[in-house]
Amino acid sequence: MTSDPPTTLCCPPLLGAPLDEHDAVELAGVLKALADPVRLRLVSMIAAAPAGEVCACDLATPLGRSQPTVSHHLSQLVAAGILDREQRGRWAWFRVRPDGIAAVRAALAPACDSGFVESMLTE
Amino acid sequence: MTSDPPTTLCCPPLLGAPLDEHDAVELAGVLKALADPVRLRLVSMIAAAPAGEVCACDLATPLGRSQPTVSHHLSQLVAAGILDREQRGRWAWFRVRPDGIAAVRAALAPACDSGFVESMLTE
DNA sequence: GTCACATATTGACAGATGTCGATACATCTG
DNA sequence: CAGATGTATCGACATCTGTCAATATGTGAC
Repeated sequence: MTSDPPTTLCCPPLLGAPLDEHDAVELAGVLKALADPVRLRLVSMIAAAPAGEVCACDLATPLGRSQPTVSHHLSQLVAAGILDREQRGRWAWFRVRPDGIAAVRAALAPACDSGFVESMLTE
Repeated sequence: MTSDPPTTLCCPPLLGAPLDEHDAVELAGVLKALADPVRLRLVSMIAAAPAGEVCACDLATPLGRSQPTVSHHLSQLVAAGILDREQRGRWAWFRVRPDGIAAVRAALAPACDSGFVESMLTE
């Protein structure tokens, strides 16, 4: 579960048509990954970093959490397709996956503007 | 907790600047309210309804959950500012709050397009 | 190979969460 | 008023989740 292959992200339309059980579980999974203060701060710290990427070694201290805890949260974000992980020597670097958050926003879109996801991905 | 006054919604920018603890907790709260399959289906069912509103009495059966469970989830969605509740006689009607989901989308926006929230609220 | 160090995994635990049956509350009807 | 009915609350329970200390794994340096 920790190292799921970065699956293609789901984006069932939340508004406009009733979600079936399967789509609801899928979307809830991604939202669950975001619905934690520590993970939100991780994402925002990485997104705001100068080069768009951060070494895991720089994350635990400013968050005030233990190294295993941060590692655990990072794994969840990667599994949910929100972060990308790259091993460089003994350091692990993380960056925000461009299509990750966009897919969530698309799922939460006001019903009619589908197709804007592609524009997001090709930006 | 069940009947919080529909608070003004938060929308700290997730990308672009590191969230502080407070903003992260606030945003995580709204996301948590959405991060459940049953609640997502509730929102989508209400949003997709012909008149944009649904009686609570029509929700339990199609979801396959008990009446108390559905009532509990509806309360959470109202408390999070995602749904509006209106009592009509002995029936409770729910509709999706227009600024609710929009605020979440705004918080997840690609950093630079703030200010579009107002256009959403004044629509 | 051996050591140092960055990260992941394990085990354990407290607290939160989803669920339902039973029950209380509120509102309409007669 | 009493009865019926829609909804909320309560109590209980199993499961999930966030957390850390301890330990394992992996990687570069010597």
